[in-house]
Amino acid sequence: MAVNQVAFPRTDAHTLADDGDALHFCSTCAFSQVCLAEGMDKAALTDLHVLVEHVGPFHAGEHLFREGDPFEAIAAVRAGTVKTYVIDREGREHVLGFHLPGEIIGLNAIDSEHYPCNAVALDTVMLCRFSFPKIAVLATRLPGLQRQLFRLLSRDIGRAALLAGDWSADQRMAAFLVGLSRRLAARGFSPSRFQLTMARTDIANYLRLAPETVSRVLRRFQQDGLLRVDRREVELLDREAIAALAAPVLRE
Amino acid sequence: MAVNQVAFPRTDAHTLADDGDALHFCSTCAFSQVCLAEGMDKAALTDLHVLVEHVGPFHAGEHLFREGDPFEAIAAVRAGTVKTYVIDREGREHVLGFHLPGEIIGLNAIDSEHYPCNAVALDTVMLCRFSFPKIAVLATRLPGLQRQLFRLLSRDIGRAALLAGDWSADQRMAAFLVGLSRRLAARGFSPSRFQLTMARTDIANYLRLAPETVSRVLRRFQQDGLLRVDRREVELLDREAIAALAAPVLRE
DNA sequence: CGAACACTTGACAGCCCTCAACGTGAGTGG
DNA sequence: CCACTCACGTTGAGGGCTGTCAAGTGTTCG
Repeated sequence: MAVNQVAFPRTDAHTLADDGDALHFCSTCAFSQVCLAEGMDKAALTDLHVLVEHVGPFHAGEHLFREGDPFEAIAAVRAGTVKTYVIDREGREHVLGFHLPGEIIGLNAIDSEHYPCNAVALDTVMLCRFSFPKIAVLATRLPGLQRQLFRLLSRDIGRAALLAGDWSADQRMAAFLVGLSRRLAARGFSPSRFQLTMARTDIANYLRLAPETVSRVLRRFQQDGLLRVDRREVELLDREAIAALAAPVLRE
Repeated sequence: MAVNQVAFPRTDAHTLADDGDALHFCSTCAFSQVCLAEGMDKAALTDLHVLVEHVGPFHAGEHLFREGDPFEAIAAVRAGTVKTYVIDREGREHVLGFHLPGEIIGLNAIDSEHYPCNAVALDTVMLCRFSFPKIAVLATRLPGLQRQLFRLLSRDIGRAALLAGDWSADQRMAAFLVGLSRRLAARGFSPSRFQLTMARTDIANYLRLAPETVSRVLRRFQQDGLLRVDRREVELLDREAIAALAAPVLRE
């Protein structure tokens, strides 16, 4: 692998934020807000930490779970990128989402008790796994935890509805880039320069476009000076303009 | 000119399932499963019933809440149909969903503490309202209730992802009709003959199609003998064929 | 009865998908 | 070190689905 060192000095950084330990959560984890809740019972908080099971590493292409597997745990991405997807009967792949460090996977499995999709590592992935039955029990004692779980679930409902609109290819791509940029920035990485961990085909299947369209839109964005793209490396040159394109999609 | 009464005897029935009382939930309500949980604490169950606030009726066109309103309660539809939607900055309406009796609205508001969308009654609507802070507290004492809330939230994530695919107009319309048919059937109404409570424009905005396309697809379905449609009245003649069209969308 | 609205129908165009070919880089084996 | 292979990505040509525009019909309501 060790390539691209010239144009873009490789930063494994953007695949791993700060790391937690036995007593502290990773600060970027979606669960970290639980720790900030006031009046948190020390003993209960320890219980939550004990519940965490660090798993991995998974290597690129390895599956974390597959559609139909019995659901037992949700997981926070600690490092790397996870792609969730389904395959329809015609063999077409539909990408449901990309999950960066600090984000939660498995929330859509709670209802059916089986994972409704596949999850695959796009690069080297580390997870913090939480047994769902156990965390649910704990949530009855920790209102702050229950509240956080409700919020995480509620947030995903709205997120899923965003890309459902009938937006143009340009708008979709812009929204994708802006979303990625912001999520990376929220975790301490550069919002203007980052590496795409997913293939063009993955982006296309996520945005419901043809791979060729993804290619063409990126080329046009580059011609218009909005960004610079070299293989998987992206530098956003005019975030204002890109955000303006994405605005209607993101409801801003 | 009171017409159509002949071809389709009017049934207000499909807007109201069985009605609950102070001690029993409506059997079709999404919360009814809570009652079936084993080992349910009688006193706690009563607490849940006390928490219910019957509100309404709302008349067609009346808003239940608007985008930005402070979020305080989720609600189960007891009678009628509710449309949730947002207006983008260009003035275009995006319909997020239609909610039939027994279904829950407001779950996507938990995260932001403000309703992220508008909700309007399409006909005469009755609601069972549950204060969210109160029901969350109660859920810490009723594991079955907490579990049901988690499941309802999780289910909506998957539901939102369904129509996000790049399906044809025929597939979208078929999936819409099949979904409506099944949801009505689950509540005791005819799965093959029902009344559309929403305008063509609403269906179009929900399916991300032009109203003209909705019209054309319905006409073609009728020509092909799949269904019979007369204004807002629909009779599904070949549910097999329609379901086959909808299958890839519904992942079957 | 008139007006507003919902819905339908037709003509046309545009966006994006499909199909096809080519270019490029990474890994492999000689 | 080089040729080969394969996956990924890019680029071009053409066509189909569906949106847009426009006009017409039917219904409801004042």
